[in-house]
Amino acid sequence: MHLLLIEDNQDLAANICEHLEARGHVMDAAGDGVTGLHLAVVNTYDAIILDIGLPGMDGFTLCRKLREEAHSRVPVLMLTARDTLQDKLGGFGVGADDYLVKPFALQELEARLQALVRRGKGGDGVVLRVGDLSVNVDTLQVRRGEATLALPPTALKLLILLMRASPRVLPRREIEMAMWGDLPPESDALRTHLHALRAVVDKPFPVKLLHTMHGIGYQIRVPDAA
Amino acid sequence: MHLLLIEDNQDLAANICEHLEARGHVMDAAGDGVTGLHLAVVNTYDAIILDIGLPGMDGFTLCRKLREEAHSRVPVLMLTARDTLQDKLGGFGVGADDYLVKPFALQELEARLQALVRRGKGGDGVVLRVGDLSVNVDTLQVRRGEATLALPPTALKLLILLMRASPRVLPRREIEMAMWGDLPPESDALRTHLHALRAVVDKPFPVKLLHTMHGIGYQIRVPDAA
DNA sequence: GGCATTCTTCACGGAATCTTGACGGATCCT
DNA sequence: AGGATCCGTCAAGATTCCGTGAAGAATGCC
Repeated sequence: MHLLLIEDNQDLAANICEHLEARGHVMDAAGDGVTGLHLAVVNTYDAIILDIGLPGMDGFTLCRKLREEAHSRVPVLMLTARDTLQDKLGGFGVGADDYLVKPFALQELEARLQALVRRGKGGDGVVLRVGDLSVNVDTLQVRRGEATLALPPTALKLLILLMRASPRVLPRREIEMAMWGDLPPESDALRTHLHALRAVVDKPFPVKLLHTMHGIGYQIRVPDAA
Repeated sequence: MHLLLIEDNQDLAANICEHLEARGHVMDAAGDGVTGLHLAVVNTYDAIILDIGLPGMDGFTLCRKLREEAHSRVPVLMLTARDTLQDKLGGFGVGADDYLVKPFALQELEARLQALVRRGKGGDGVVLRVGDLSVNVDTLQVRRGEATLALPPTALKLLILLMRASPRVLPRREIEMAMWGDLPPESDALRTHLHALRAVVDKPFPVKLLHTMHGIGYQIRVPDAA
C-alpha cells in the first residue's frame, strides 16, 4: 500500500516507517501539517496516518480541510496521545475513520490500516463505527469506548440496521419492514426495543448517539459539537 | 532472535543478557514494567522474557495490557520465584505462553524460547489456538493450558469448526450444514454435542471460551476482561 | 461372528432469555 | 391549548437454551 505518515516526532516516525516498509508498504512522510496536507492533496494514498499534535497545522484542522476543501475520502487514521472523549469526538467529528492511542503496537497499526482500506474499498467492512461506538458484524461484539456491551438479538439487529444507514434518518416504516417483513407486530414493539437499545448504548454515556426525529423516524450519529 | 528482557534484578538481568548475547541473540532490557511495556509495543520482538515481580507494573498486568490493549501476540515467557498453582494459572490466564521457575539454568531458558518461537510461527497451519486452548489438526491433540483433553469425534469436529471461525459467531444453521450437510438430525443433536464439548473444554476451567449468542449461534473466543 | 465399548441420536422437564402487548405519563408540533 | 407522537415500565406469553438419561447405531476387540 501507499501510505502517508504525518508525524512530528522524528523517532516515532522513523519507527513506523521502518516497520511498515519492512512489511512491504511504500511510505511518504511529513513532519508538519502544511507539507502533510500538500502531499495528501497532490498524491493519491491508500490511507493516511495523522498525528493530532503538529506544528503549523494541527491534525483536526488538516483532516477537516482534507474532507471539506479537497473533497478527499481517503481513509484517515488518527494518532492521539491521550485517550479522552474530547479527542475521539473531535477526531470523528472532522471526518477521521479510526484512531489509535499512543503508545500502540506497530502490528495493530498495520492491522487497522488494512481494515480501513478494506472497508473503504468494496465490501462492507466487518466493523461498523459511529463515533466511539463500534459493532463487529462477524463477532457481534458491541463496544463503546473501552466498554463491551451486551444486547438482546432484536436490539442488536436494530442497531446494525441503524449503523449501516448512519447518518441517514430511517422512517419507522422502513425499520419495521427491515426487521419483520410485511407483518410487523401490532403493538409497536419497535419502541420497546429501541428503549432497550438506548438503555445499553446511550444511557450510561454522556454523549447520546441515538436520536428521534419526531414524526419521522430515528437516526444514529455523532451529535454536532455544542 | 530479537528478545526483550523485563527484569528488575540487575545481577540476574546482566547474567541472562550476557548468556543470550553470547549465543547470538539481540537483547533489549527494561528494569521496570512501564518502560518494558513501552518497548514491547513500540518494537517487534521474537519473544519477551517477563519477570512477575516488578516495580511500577507487575508482570501479570503488563502481559494483560500487551494482549488486550496492544493486541500483540508476541510469545511471552514468564519468570516466577515460586512454583505455585496460583502463579501458573494467573500467568496463563493473562496470556503468557510459558513460564519458568527461579532458579533456572540458562540453557533451559534458551531452549524454551526456541520452542516458543517455533510454536508461534508454525502455528498458522497446523495448530489452532484460542487463548490457552490449542488443537493440533494433524495429531488431533487438544490441549488447554497444561492439560491434554480427550474428545469424541463429533465434538472434536465441532471444536475445530468453531476454532477455525474464531472469533466469528457461527449461526446454528451454518454449523449444522458444515457438520451434517443438507440433512441434519431431527432433534438438535448439536446442543448435545456442544454440551459434551463444554463439559471437557470449559467446565473444569475458570475462564469460559464457548459462548452462546441467544437466537443466533455460537462462538469461541477469549472473553473480554470484565 | 459375537461381545463390549463408545459414540450418536432422540426425548423430556425445567430454567433462562427474549418478545410482545398494554398502560399512564411526558413531550413535541400546530 | 389540544392532539398526536413518543417514552418508561412491567408482566404475561413465546421462544430458545440447557442438563440429563436412555435407546439405537457404529466401532473395535477377541
